[in-house]
Amino acid sequence: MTASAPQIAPRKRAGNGAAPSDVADDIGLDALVGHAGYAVRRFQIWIFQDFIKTLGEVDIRPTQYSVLTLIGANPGLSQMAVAKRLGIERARLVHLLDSLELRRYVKRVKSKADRRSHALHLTAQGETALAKFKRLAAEHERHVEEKIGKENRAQLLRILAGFT
Amino acid sequence: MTASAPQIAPRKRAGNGAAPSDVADDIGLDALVGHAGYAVRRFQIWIFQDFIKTLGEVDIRPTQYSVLTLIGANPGLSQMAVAKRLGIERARLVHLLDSLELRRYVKRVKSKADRRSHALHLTAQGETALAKFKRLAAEHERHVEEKIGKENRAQLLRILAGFT
DNA sequence: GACAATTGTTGTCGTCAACAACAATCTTTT
DNA sequence: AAAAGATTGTTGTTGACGACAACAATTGTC
Repeated sequence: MTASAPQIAPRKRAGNGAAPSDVADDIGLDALVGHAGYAVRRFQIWIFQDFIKTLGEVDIRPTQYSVLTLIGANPGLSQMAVAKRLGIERARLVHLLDSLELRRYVKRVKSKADRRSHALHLTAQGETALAKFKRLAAEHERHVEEKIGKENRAQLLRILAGFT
Repeated sequence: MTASAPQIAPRKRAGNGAAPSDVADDIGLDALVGHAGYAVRRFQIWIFQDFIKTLGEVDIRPTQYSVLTLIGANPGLSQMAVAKRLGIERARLVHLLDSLELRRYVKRVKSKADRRSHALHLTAQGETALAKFKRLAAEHERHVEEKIGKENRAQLLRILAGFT
C-alpha cells in the first residue's frame, strides 16, 4: 500500500532533472503524482527562477515585466485597469509603480477626465528598456522550450490560454 | 459547464473567467500572450485558491498536503529528505512540521542511526485525517478537470511529469 | 446637496522562497 | 584519536506576493 512504485515512477528523471538529483531522490510521491497543482507549482517555480536569472542583468522580475508590457501595449491605462487586467491587488501595484517610476521606466500622468486616476505611460527610456527586456524574455522562453519541448510548450499555452 | 470547449479560449473568456470580467477586460496583452510563465502563474493562482477553498473545512493548504502525503507514503524520512524531495527549504519545513505536529498529524521521532535527524511519521490520527484530505483533494482535482477539460488536464500532467 | 461608489494610497497580516548563522552531531582527514 | 569539515535541525532576516482594511480625494447617483 505504501510506495510500491506508483505506476510509472520516473525514478531517475533522465536529464530532465527539475529536482536536485543528488541524494534521496527516488522517494515515492504516492498520491502527489496525479495532482495537477503540485506539478504546476513545481514548474512555476522553475520557470520563474529562470526568468529572474535570465533577466537578472536588467533586474526585472516577472510581475514588473508584465506591468511594463501591458502599459507599453496600452498607454494611458489607469492603475485600476492594469491591476484588474493582470490580477494584482491595486495596493500592490502602487509599490510596483513606485519602483518602476523611480527607475524612470513609467510615469503617472494625472488624468483630466477623472482626477482620481492616473494615466500610465512608458517613458522614452522605458520604451527602449522594454525592448531589451522583451529580447531577454524571448531568450527565457527558449529555455522553456529546451526544458519541456517546443511542442509541449505550445500545447501548454493552448491549454492555459483561458487564464491569460 | 465550459468543459465542452476548453480548447481555444480567444481573448473574450466567455464565462471561463479566470480574471474578473466586469470592466476593462478586453485590454491587449501584447507580448504577454505567448509567455508560458504568465499563463502558468495565473493558472497556479487559480488552482491553489480552489485547493485552499476545497480543503478549507479541514484547513489544509497545498504545501501541508504535500508534506503529509509524502510522509504517509514514506514513513521515517528525515526532514532533510522531505525538504529535498518537495523542493522546500528545510528552514521552512521546520515551521510546517511544527504546525502539523501541534495538530497531532505528525510526530518527530529521534533517529537512532543519526542523532541529528528526526524520523517523520504520521500519527494514527494523521493517517485517518490524510485519508479525508485525499478525498477532498480528489474533489479539487475534479474541479480542475471541469475548468480546463479532462483531456487537457491529462496532457498537462504528462507534460509536467518531469517536475514532480 | 446628501449619499454611495471608485481610485489611489497606506498599512497590517500571513504565505513563501532565499539566505545566513548557530549548536549538535556525523564524517573525513591526518 | 584528535582536528577539520560537512550535515541536520533550528532560529532569524529579507524581500516578493496575495488578501484585507481603512482613508482622502473625487466622481456618480438620487
